[in-house]
Amino acid sequence: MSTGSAASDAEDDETCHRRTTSPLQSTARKITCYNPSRYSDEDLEDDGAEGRNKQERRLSKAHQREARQSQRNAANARERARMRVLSKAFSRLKTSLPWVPADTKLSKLDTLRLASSYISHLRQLLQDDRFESSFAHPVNLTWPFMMTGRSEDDISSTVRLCGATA
DNA sequence: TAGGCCATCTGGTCCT
DNA sequence: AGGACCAGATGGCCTA
Repeated sequence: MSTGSAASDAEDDETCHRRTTSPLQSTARKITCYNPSRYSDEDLEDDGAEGRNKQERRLSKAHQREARQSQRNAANARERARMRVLSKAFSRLKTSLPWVPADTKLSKLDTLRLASSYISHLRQLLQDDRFESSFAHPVNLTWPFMMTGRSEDDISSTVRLCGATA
């Protein structure tokens, strides 16, 4: 799987070529492949002012396409960076969860569920005012663990999560 | 092989 | 206008 550490333009290009297989992406590649230098002298040769105007309009449109594609590439890079930040945040969240071995594979969804469950557990400890036993090992936060759905979207039943979901 | 998960691309929308 | 955010689409990888 591509880890997506595309920081440089070169890397962006490489990523693009590796993954441009869908119709949409091949369309994008077509646009990317525009090369101003492909207009030969013959192309630039014209039969007067009208021809020159045509040629300028064509070049102008090509430049606009190029600019749009350049903006799109920049936006893609920003989006990749943003998603990397998000993934790192998930990783940090995972490492802050106790009773989950560091090498445990945890999907983002599982991480959220487990974090939510852990927060509920801490809140319960505060409410019960039982700080002395706060380091007791909560059975429902072991890994693989049983998670009692308390959130709005996951209330109905006890959810069994297993390592295979990652 | 189907299904889950993920990274990436893309276009739309909102915000500054 | 440009950037951030979001959701949908797509393809690759992995596992049961």
